Amino acid sequence: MAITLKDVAGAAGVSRSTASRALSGSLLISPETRAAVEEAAAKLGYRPNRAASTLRSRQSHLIGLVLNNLINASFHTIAEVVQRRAAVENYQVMLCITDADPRREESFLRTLAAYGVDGLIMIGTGKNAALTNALLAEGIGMVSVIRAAAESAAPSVLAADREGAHAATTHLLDLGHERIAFIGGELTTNSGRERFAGYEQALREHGRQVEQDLVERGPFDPAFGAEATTRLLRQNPTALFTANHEAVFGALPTLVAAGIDIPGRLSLICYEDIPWLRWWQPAVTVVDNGARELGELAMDLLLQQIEKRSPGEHGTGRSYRVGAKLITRASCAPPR
Amino acid sequence: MAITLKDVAGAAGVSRSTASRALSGSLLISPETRAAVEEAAAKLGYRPNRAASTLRSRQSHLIGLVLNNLINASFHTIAEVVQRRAAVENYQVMLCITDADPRREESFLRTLAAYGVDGLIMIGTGKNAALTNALLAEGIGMVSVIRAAAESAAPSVLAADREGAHAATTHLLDLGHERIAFIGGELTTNSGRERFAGYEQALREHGRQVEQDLVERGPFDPAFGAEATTRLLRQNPTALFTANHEAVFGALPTLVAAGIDIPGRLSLICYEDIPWLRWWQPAVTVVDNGARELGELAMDLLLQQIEKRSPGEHGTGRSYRVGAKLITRASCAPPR
DNA sequence: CACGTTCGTGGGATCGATTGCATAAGGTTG
DNA sequence: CAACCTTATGCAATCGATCCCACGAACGTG
Repeated sequence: MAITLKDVAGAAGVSRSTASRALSGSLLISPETRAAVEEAAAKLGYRPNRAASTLRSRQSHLIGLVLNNLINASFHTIAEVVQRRAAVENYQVMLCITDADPRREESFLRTLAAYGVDGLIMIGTGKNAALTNALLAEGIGMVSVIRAAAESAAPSVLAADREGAHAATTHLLDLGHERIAFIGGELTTNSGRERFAGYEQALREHGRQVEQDLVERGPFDPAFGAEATTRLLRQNPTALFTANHEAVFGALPTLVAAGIDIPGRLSLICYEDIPWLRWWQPAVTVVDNGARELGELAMDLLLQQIEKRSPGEHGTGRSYRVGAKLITRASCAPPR
Repeated sequence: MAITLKDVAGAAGVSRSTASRALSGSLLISPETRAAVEEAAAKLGYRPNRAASTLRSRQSHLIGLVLNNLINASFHTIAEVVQRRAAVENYQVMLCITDADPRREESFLRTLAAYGVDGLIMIGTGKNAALTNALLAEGIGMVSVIRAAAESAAPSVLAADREGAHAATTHLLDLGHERIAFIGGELTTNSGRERFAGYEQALREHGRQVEQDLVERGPFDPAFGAEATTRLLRQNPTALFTANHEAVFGALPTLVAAGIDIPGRLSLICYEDIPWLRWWQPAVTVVDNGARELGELAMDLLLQQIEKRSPGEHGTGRSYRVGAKLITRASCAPPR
């Protein structure tokens, strides 16, 4: 039915082997033969059959992308970056959405292996370390992003949550704030723990301690953000640092409804640089966790593994950090 | 290296053909043999080689998803829905981001065909109709979403932009508004044209006409939204309908900065139900373009094509509309 | 000029699962 | 019991690209 390499070879008057070599850019081909084959391929509209190529060469030029969802801004940003970079490097991306369910994740991992992916980028649950290590041993490249299981042998690219929270808190302290309220995630989550640690550390470095009345921790959920903000406002903070991304959706409207002047009465910093916060009135100072760079670096590491570009440079199991950046806008000022 | 069907067959004491049939659920297999093969496969940790299977059977169980980007809420919502549905049906999704560039789109289409995708879902540029029709003719399933080229033979699933804008405008008119400002996209875009048509039609049905001073059209971009809002406020509208999604990011902060009471002095409706608008203060009435349903319906149609579930029911080239829903919240009230 | 070397090409096996055809075993029926 | 059908299984070809091996030609070089 479709045009195969055999047809191209026939049209160019060469053997299949020669045609294959001509199209794959082998050096052992005379320029004239190559030109003839390329012309024939173009004229016939030849499209190589990836399944056949994968079967024989054991290279699929596919990479798997495993993540929780695409609604979260960090996740879809990473997905975009990964896909774009993959396309440039002539790889295709198989998208897998796990909802952070280890069983779904396991199923995807097996399927991806069945498709012969050359590598995979995982925002993983950390619950399938045995399987991921087995896949690594089979020669499948792998990079963990944002979350990394200690038992995993894959290199990881992590966000600098602690540093980001530290920078935000320090910024507020340097402005002279003493009562800095904090809304974060539960300590059972990685980011919840790390961001709180950064907050705490910054306070300690300024000779202060965490006041429990100024700290709210809860689910990643706007409703919690609204309640937490209401409670915190009673403690008369001069600054608020919302380190729980989803809670921001609840916190901001609550501040507006309460008629709080920002930054006059309250300075505000949020985590994650999403478009809304830039366009809010006043524009909100944020900590950018560097989703784009996380994606870029992950792809760099993966391509290095797959194509063995610089085998020794990045050891297996190494852990990289992408710096968080404080983006100062109009929502912070010295306390009155 | 890896475990192949041959190994499974050997372990179960049957031939490769039998093993294949047992695992693929053929009926011509005795229950005992099937059990033996399945046990052997499980014990050995057999993982079928999809490349080999695709090559021989011409079924890849892959579908391509071609879209502009993942930042836009409608797009990443559709991507999520499509992937989830695909996973349930045992298909994998290859993600392709085009930035609405026809050349990139063409390249992806060829690549997807090379991988032997069973079907594809396109939020397309409309500039590659010849190629997409050729792929359709080759037996690749296809559904256009949101945008459909007239020359394309693929069925399409479109958003009801006109109806959505009509519903929003009618809602404002029914509340008694007479000066309803409109911010939309350029008339060269499909959604820009359709939404304006809905606005115009609703006005006409209420015996009114479009007043050019109350209409702003421009790029999908927050900066434009801010300028447009500033200009429109000088016309003393009692309601504002922002039908240009990206412009909303600029329009809302401008309203806040101007100290406009919503809905006291100005009623507000925005297009697209993104989380922020639900949590804004006051919660914003929106038109939901039904991204989830667009994705669901597209997958239904695609799977029907691929698996010929009900061959005649959905004719090729047919066009479906997903209804837009007005979600009323707190941002609209009768004019003073 | 005989011999080694390099370069370009072709032949044919191969990757692993599927599938049309052949066949054997068991069951039914006139 | 012979003829026939059904059911379960095996054999071997096949999908299309890749790549090892071998071969011939061209080209020095001692």
